[in-house]
Amino acid sequence: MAPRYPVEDLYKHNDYIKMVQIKKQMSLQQQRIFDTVLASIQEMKKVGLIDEIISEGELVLDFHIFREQMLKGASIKKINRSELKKAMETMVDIKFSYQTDDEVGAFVIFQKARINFEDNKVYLTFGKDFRTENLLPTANYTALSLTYLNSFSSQYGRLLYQYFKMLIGKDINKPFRTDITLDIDFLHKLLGINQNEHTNYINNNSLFISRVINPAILQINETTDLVARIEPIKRGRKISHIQFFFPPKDELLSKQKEDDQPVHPSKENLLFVPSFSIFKEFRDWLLKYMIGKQLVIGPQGYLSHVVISLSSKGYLHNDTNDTDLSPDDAMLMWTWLFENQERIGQINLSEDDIKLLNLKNKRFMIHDHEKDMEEKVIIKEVKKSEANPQYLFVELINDNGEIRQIDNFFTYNMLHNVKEI
DNA sequence: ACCTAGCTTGCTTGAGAACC
DNA sequence: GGTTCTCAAGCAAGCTAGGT
Repeated sequence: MAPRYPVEDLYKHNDYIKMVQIKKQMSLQQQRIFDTVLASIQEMKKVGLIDEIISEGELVLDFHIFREQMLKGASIKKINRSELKKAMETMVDIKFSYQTDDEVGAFVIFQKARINFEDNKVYLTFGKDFRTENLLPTANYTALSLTYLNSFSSQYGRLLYQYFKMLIGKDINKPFRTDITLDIDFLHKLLGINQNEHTNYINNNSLFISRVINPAILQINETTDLVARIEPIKRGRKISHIQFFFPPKDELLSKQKEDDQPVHPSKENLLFVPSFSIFKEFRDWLLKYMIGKQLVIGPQGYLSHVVISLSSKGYLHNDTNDTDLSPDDAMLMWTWLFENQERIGQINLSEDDIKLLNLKNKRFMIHDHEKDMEEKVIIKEVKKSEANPQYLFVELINDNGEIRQIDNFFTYNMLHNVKEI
């Protein structure tokens, strides 16, 4: 039996270089949209939609996933129709030209690209000559990180970063490797440098390093999760190899550890929001100071990861599905925001925190044993009981303004399931 | 000690991205 | 839609250190 890993490793590199040859001919925008396609494929694989991807030379992507990937790390926060149209145009503009001893030529990669808003799918028809296996195996191994990729302005930075990520593998906490020594010839191939187009870089290794490698490393350090550096290795007076080091940034690793635990907002992190008793003043204040900012996460009636922001036009905006709230929903949301002013600006709440906070201001009937009668109460305060985190500490207020504190009795489910009146 | 391949630096230009 | 900015790349003169 043939040794498995070295062979795969070789394919991996060969495929990568093939891919680079293609990418190198693209403009930055084309690279971005092409990577979006790859990232969408990966994401669909991750969520188990892979079987539907390819049919008869056509790639079918989920539009929501595609749009989500497009937005990752991009400066824009919202994608409108004209941008989607531009993306489709960019896609069919991607060409690959080649040159052999016998001939020169060019072909398109995508012959047709369209988004159907009825079935929410992106249909990409491959050009006749494009071999999809050049594209699709990549989805298996290259852990694309569009968040960082889209912030690159340098094409060499993009390419080198993707190569590092390929070597690191899926889990940045358990990198497969974080250094490698490459000879200059291989680097030329890796970055798509060739004799015809880049005579200077082929003939002058130092120029190649100072104009290609160094700026790329600089940008990787500036924008990504890696801290990269190089060590040129000389043979005689000529630089023959470059040693690369690319461990993950420390703060990223420690941040990852923190992420495992629920995040509790600290006072320092919260922005100051004065409290208002008049709705109009409240609304005016938000419109004056919070335009374009995130307002709340997981408000009542929404999933706990949904972030509501205030758009530049002053509309309430659901960042998760990227739509403005309908007038009816917006009305409800404004009311809710007014009643829950302390939630504004608290974006780093954990799911647990949100669930508890969303119980606040809930009205329900409670049976008063002393008076032996049903009474209407509103939840004013709710937090985990200090004695026993399974239970809650709850502060209730009735119509007469009487406050009652109940500790160690209610559970989250009890309060959640009780019928609102 | 001298020569020169390879390194370094500065200036320039065009393309295309970003900005207003 | 026009202007400004940035990136990639060319050209060339001067320098340096490894080779002879």
